[in-house]
Amino acid sequence: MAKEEDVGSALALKGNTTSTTSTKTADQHKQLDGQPVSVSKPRESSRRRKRYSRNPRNKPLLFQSRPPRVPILPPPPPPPRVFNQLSMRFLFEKRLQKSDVSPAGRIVIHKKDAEMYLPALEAKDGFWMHLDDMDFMQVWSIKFRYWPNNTSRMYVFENTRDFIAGHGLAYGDFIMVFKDEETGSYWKNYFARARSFIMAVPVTSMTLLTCITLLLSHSMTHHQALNPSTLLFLDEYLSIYLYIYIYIRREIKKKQKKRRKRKENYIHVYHFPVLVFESCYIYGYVVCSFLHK
DNA sequence: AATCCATGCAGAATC
DNA sequence: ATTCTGCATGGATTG
Repeated sequence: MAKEEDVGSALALKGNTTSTTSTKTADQHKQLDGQPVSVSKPRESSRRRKRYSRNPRNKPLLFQSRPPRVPILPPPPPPPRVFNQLSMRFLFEKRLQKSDVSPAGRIVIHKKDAEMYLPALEAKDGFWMHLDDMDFMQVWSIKFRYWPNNTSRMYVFENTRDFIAGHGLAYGDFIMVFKDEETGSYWKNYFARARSFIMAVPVTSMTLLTCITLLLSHSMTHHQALNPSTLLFLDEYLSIYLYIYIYIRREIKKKQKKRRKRKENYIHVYHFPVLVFESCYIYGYVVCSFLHK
């Protein structure tokens, strides 16, 4: 088993959820890069493209003036709302890349997530969303739009600078989007939450074992299927839950894929290993409806 | 091979 | 000169 760290170090993190997000040291970023926590393997940000001038053959033969710029002027947001945590449904998360936290103030949303969980866009200009912050009494006005890209689309959140700065987010942190299943409809019931990657760093076998024990014994999980939202709300006590959730999800997805190939019936309880570090596994179980979003 | 997406880049707008 | 905006590019990933 890997070296074990006391649970107290993880617990100590919870008090720092706001203060630690604003500044990150070089060492913290170094740790971040070495962690296997991200849902999918992040692209190497170090790759550089050769500088070159654009191919003049791409330019139109006739002069075409660009359409006039449309300034980003968000409509006034509604006041922050009190929301019921239990009716929140986790939609998707994005691990922030360097370009996502750059001064450009836009976050690329993965196409699959955008098309599955956000309203369909008729026009590329999209529309303004008012995302209630789940941790602060704040509403963020973010424009959800797309850019034509070859024959496809690239979805982006624009005007995210305040959100990024407000949460002190940096490369490797996460933005999560939720939807309130009970109230409102269309774009009026989306919520956002930011999480700093720094929370995930000190996860060790003992802290993770404690977390899973707590999770499985938690009153909410006795009668309901474990679902991501539940985990995310528990994370107010221990922010490591989010990352357990990521591990669990990865593991289950892998198994589902294998089962589909073998055309087996859907199984209702999984036993799965949660990979902590290379040499350390912890076992737990989860009900399959966990994945039903 | 096709698609995705991180980010580079040019031109327009603004300071 | 700097910032903003929309799109293009090409390495990484997926089928």
